[in-house]
Amino acid sequence: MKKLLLIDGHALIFRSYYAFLRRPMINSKGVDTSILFGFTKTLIELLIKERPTHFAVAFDPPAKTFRHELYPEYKANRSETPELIKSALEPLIEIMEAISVPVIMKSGFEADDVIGTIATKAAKEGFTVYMVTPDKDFGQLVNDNVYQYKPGKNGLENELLGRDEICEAYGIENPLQIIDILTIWGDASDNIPGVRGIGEVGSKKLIGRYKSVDGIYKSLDQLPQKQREAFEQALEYIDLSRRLVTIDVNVDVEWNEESLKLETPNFTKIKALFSQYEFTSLTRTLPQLEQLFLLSSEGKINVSGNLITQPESESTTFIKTKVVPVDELKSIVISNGYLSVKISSQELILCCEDVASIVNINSTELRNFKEIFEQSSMIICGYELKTLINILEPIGIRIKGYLADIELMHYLLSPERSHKIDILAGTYLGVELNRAAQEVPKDLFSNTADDQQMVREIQLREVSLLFSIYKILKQELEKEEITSLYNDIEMPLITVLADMEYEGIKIDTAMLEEYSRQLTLELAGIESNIRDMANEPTLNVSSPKQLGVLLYEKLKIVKSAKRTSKKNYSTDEETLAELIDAHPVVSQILEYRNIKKLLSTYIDPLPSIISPISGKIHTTYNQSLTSTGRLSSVRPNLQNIPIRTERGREIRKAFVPSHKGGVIMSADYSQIELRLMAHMSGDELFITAFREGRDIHAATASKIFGVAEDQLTKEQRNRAKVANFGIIYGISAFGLSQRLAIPRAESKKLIEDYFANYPQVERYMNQMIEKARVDGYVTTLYGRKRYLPDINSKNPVVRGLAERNAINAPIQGSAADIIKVAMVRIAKRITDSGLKSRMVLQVHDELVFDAYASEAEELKNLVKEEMEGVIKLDVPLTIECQFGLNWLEAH
DNA sequence: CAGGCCCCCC
DNA sequence: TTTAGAGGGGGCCTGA
Repeated sequence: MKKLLLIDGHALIFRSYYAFLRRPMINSKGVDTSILFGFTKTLIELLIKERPTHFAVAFDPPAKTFRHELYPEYKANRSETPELIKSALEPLIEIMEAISVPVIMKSGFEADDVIGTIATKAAKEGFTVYMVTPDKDFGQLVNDNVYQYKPGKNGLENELLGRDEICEAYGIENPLQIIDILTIWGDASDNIPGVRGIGEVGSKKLIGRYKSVDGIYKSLDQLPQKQREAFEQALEYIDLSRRLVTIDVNVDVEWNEESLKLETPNFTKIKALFSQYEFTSLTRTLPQLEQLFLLSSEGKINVSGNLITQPESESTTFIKTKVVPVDELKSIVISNGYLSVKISSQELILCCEDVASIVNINSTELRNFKEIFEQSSMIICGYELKTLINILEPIGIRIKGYLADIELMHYLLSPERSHKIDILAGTYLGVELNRAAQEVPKDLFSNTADDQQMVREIQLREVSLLFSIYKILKQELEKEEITSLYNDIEMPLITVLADMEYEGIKIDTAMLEEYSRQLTLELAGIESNIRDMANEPTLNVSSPKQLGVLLYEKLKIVKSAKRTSKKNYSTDEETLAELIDAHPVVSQILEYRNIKKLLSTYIDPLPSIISPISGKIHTTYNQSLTSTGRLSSVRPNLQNIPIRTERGREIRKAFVPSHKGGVIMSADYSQIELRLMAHMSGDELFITAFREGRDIHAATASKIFGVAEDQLTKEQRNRAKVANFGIIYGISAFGLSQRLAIPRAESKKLIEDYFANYPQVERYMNQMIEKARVDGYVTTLYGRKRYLPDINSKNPVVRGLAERNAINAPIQGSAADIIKVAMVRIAKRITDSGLKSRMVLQVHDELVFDAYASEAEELKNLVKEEMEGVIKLDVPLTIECQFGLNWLEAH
């Protein structure tokens, strides 16, 4: 069967552009590859899925003004094509050439006309035609062999639309009526000033009623006045608009079946390009594509055991790392002064220069390296060294050497990019490590000797590169003047965090189990209530999808339902809270959600994650993840244990001292981010308020509302508080009005009054944005950088986000720096003074200690001294410190 | 298994 | 493309 796949290139480019608008893909070279990736992914997926015999992609001609040339009366000034889209075109064509896809670009014709013509001709020749185009274009192709892919958010959904489906979707009888709908709604409506407001739904309704645009004009007197006026005004443009949206299926393109035939792609070239753009996930799909062509191209690609044995041009030759006995390695390590380490499941691969040893984690051999790890001049080079520390500590090895953690170093250089070894090897050494990885069969656990050998070689290759990468990163840190950020803060923190993870925190299991029983009962009651009210005995209350259908379709509790970004019904707390009076089931749903969250996220998982060895919970901190410099915590996340609500707060009672008679101590910075804002902006009023130890939100309220502090209402103080936080996050009138549930104008006034009283704050915010524009990044007090490439984006949404980041990152990041310094110093003081109390948790501005009562005073003084004394600011840094028998009491 | 959604923290 | 619109995180659940 002959199968033709046709793509409207510009439509697909735009779809890829929008799909990645919020989370663009930036590769390690800082290039935005969103469009390239989205486009290429769709191409490959379609090839694999549909296995077309023929294929073509059409693009509009490059000139952006071509429409004006084609249609003299065309006046619309469409928004300019984003730079990103323009710059994507050339590399795209290169990729398509590698895949051997014919590209058609015909001067004087739009891509959809070209495609429409080819589709029509192909259908006549007995082809089945699948098309990727905007759906509105397609009803016009009146042929049963033509199908269109239904566009999804991130690509193409499985559904294929034929003629009938299109009619159904538009509620029309004849697909040609689409032209009429588009005439008053589609892109061309840019050109019809009067009708723009009617929109797609309006045009569907009108066409449904009057059958055609002509029908509407014949019945103008039946229309409401506004619409009638719009149509009268639009009359002179209607003809042009119709021509613009009509697909011309008689374009003068040559129909040559042979030229559209799909050739064997140049896989070597594709791989090189994918590697260049860092499309690792796409590379993994290539073997499937190769299989497809294997059938038709004899012997060209030889697949055996999934490995491609076709010779590749090897750009870099490797010195093979030799595996040697540990003693041999040791002497080389000692004479070179460094040791590279790779941690894999149960073993360490230790390496220096061109030799390596493989040591089981539980073996005595590892202990042989004690003297090396504990030599203070030794450089220990590797990845995720915190894991290494956690392996070595239990067997009595304490690293004293220099920790050259490549992941962490690169994080400081570029917090938002990937720190994966293959990417770094490519960026800094020009070595294509991942090519080797591609050659590994998918199933890494397959047991053939060959596979194991291959895996081993990749690991050896990797570990042998670590030290070279380190040397480059070291220079880079020096160049960026953040060596001290690494040496004095992040590096010592590795050990501190490892110790905190290893120490863990004790959990009162019995208390949690009792609480679980109680809440589970309560939950079951609420669940059956909801099911009764809904009259749906099998309703899954945890399914937002089912809830949406229930609330908005069955109970119809509101006229127009709010939707999520994926166009589903929204059932989030905020939405439901507004509907609480609409139906009694709503409050029950909220109650259900509340309890379910506590049970499934905290209460039930916590006991199960207790280590059988220590009887405690050991979280894992990620030190190289957030873009601002904060830590994050996983398995479990101990940085989001509830505190605000009464029911949630109970959970904190389960966090208890690890020994009898002990206490939990919690120390948290008071208003650290606002203090930093005061300091960094240098705003005198702000600084004075903090120096005088005033209630900062009340002080703010007093200023912006012009009321004495003791005359303030609660509401006024709260508004000031929300405004203060808004300032830190990079405020917008819209956001503030939402937060405070006040009209936009009022929030705008609030912001104006705010800046009138704190002019330096406003100046600071503008300075940060300006710095980001000029330098491309902003920095914290300790020099940590955040790059903001989107700061000059033409897309106002994207740019706005970058601007808010420019304001927030220095503040949030400086706060993160400060507490990190405090942690390093506190850990040292605790060790030096021989205290038995331990620092166990960090929650961004709070430190939690598992303390001995006898040490409480000393610990408190020490912690206070270090936390408050980290840095001298124009405002005092103060902490609040409390003790308790559990974390709740201590807070 | 990933993506969508939701909600907990600072 | 037609929503969301204050910063930074993580985890559960559904539905394929």
